[in-house]
This record gives sequence, structure tokens and C-alpha cells, in this order.
Amino acid sequence: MAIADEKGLAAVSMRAVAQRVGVTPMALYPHVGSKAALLDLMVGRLLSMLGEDPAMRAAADADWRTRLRVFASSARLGLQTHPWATGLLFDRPTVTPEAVAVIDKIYSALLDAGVPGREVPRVERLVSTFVLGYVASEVGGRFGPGELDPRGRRGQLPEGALPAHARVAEALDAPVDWDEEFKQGFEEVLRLVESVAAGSRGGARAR
Amino acid sequence: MAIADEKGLAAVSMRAVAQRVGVTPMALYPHVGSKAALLDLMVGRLLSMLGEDPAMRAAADADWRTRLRVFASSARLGLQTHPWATGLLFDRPTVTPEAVAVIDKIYSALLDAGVPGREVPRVERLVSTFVLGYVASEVGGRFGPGELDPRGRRGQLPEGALPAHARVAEALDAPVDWDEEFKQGFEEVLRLVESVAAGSRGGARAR
DNA sequence: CGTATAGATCTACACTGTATATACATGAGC
DNA sequence: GCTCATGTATATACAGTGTAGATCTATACG
Repeated sequence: MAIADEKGLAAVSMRAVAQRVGVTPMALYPHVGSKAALLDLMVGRLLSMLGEDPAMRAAADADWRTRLRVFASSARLGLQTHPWATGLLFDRPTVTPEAVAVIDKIYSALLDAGVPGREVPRVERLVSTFVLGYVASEVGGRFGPGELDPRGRRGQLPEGALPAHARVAEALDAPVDWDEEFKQGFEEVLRLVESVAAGSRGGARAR
Repeated sequence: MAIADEKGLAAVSMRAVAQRVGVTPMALYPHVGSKAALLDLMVGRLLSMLGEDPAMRAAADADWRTRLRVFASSARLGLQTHPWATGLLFDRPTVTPEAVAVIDKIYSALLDAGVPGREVPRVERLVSTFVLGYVASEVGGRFGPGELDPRGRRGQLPEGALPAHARVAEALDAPVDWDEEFKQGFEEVLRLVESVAAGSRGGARAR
């Protein structure tokens, strides 16, 4: 994990890890099994760090909204500190003990919010996909500026090819406060959760 | 792209591509520049396929909701057909001509929905992050079952360690219709978009 | 015809994960 | 104290990666 933090996931080779722990590459195999298993261990460790995060422990008895907010910001912070994990999280089923322990906390918050049990796993997937997807976009560079500034970007295409861009040009030129945007987006996700809960309280609906 | 579709992104080596086109590996370099540039070209081509998707063309004059729905399902279908692209999309800034052309369509739909111009880029990121994140989870295997069935998964931890899982056990054992869940989640995202638009119509709010 | 130039080729380098065979150190049973 | 099994560490080797650098070739132009 130290190697991945410092030089990126690509730098995590069996040889590099072995050198770090002062051993020959093949000596790792009896311990970790394979490289894929090593990556699994890294993800598991990160998830258990999230599960035991002091901020999450402190909020354990708070209302469901606070608990979900703390989860979101802790997860975001953890993934920003360890960006290598985002890609891995999409590739692995969330079935390890560490993963289900985290998910159980989210289930609990959603149940307290009034989301019907039948809907809880679905809404959990929706919420955590927002968090993971958003942070993956931030740290991966999808939200990044690329080589061109916004003005140059619009210049790549023929005049009038991007009518809607023209109508929001001022917003595109303004700098973005990503912390604020994440927070705001998550608040909207929380309202979405509320509406699912309220929908169930309102009784059965058509279809 | 054919190689990636057939044997996964890892199988896309310069040597494999060269063999496919009947040429030596180094002959590719004057044409594509580097492997990273080749991957950029692949992503660009996929995005332009999405932009010219018949379904999206057909819905070009429909109301904003239909346009966004068609975008979501076309993007999902495209990414399911070409799963190698999901990881790449998180890693590259969306600044290529092909990418901004697609984004412009979403901007246009959001403007028609009544989202204020100032908020349009933010809401676009939110909507497309949901679509991309959800599909990346599907094709990457995050939503997959892993090696253990749901019951075995819960058995990994000591009794009572997963109280919330216990309360939603029946939902966890039920099979999931992913098409339906995606559709439902996206409808909720659409309501979220509506609420942003409605919030702006309602005039300024207390912070 | 000669020559410039763009493209293709060949070789080589420093990497990757890991199969295989070998060496070694430690603890158990007699 | 001795043997032997077991788990760990090592060394070597193989097939693969992206691509730098030098060389070769075929086409177009004056």
C-alpha cells in the first residue's frame, strides 16, 4: 500500500514489494498466494480502515443522515489518500468480510431512514455507486481539465456544433469547488433516499 | 476494439494489434503514437459511436426526459458490449471532441428540464457518474456474487456482527433484475434533476 | 534516372508474474 | 542426539510487455 500510495498501482510489482520487505520476489508467494490475492488484501485492508475510521465510530449513534454523510466523506477521503483503490473496487465483488461490514452500516442507516427492507440493497448500491463513481472520476482524472482549457476545448469543433455549451459557457469557465460539489451532490442523493422512504410510507403505488 | 471485445483489454498489446492488422509491432507507432494514444483512440471511437447511435438520433427531438433515458440506456448498452471502456473512461478527462459532443446533448436536455445554466455542468457530472459508475460496477463485477452465495457471505463473520443484513435477508436472497434496477435508479436520478430545476424556479432559498 | 521521404522491420532493453527446482532452518517423535 | 517432515527462502527460467534505436524498402517527385 505504501508503494501504491507513493508511486501508483502500476509500481506495485512482486519484485518491488519483495525488495521493500527485504526478501526475494518468490518468497512472497507462500504468504500472499498471487498478485491478484495481494491486491485483494490491499482492498480488504483499506475497507477495514474505513470501517474502523474514528469519524465513523464517533458518528455510530447519530441519526441516519449524519451517519451516511460521515460514511461518504470518510470514503472519499480514504480514496483520495489511496487513489489506487478506486479501480480495484469496481472489479471485485463486495463479498469480503471487510466489505460486508461496511455495507452493513449503510444498510442500517437506510433502514433507519425508513427505506423498506426490500429496497435497501438496491438503494445501498445506488448510494455507494455515487460515492465511488464520483471519487473515481476525481482521482482518475475524468473531471480533470486535460490539456486544453474550456475555451480551447470548445474550439475543437466547428462553430455551432456545441449549442448547449455556448449557453452554459460562463459556468464552464468558472473554477469548481470539488469538495462543495461532492457535498451538494450527496445531499441530493440523501433527498433521493428520503423520497424512496416517503414513497413506501405513502402506501402502495400503481405498478 | 475487436481484440478488447473478444479477449479483454489486457489482451490488447501492441504485438497483438500488429498481428491482427498483419504488420510488425513497431509499424503501428507512426500511426497511433503510443499505446496510451491507441487507448484514447478506442475511447474516442466508442464515444462517437454513442453520439451517432440511431436510438439517440431518433430521440433527438423528444422531450428532455426521453432524451436522457435514451442516453442512459444507449450508454449502458454500449459499455456492456465493450466493457473494456469503463475503466478507461474514469481515467481520461472528457475533453476530446467526441466526448464534448455527447456531453453537449446532455447539457441540452438539462437546460430543457429547467436546470439553471450555472448548475448544468454539475448536474451533468452527477447524471453521467451514476450511469458510468453503475455500469462499471455491473461489468467490472462489483455487483457480482463472488464465490460465495449471500448466505455463506454472512456466515464469514461472527454471529450478530451484521445486524442490518439480518433485517434485509430476504431481499438479499432474492435474485436481482439488473435492467430493472438500473431503470428504476435512473428514474430516481431524473426526479433529482427535476428537483434541482424546481428549486431554481421556486426562487432563492435559505442557504 | 536519382533521390528524398514515409513507412515497415529488426534487434535489444528493462520490465512483468510466476512455474520449477533447490537449499535451508526449525520443530516433532523416537 | 538423530532422523525426518514441513514451511519458508532462493535462484533460474520462460513467455510476455512497451518502445528506443538503427536499418531497410517502396513510393513519389524533380
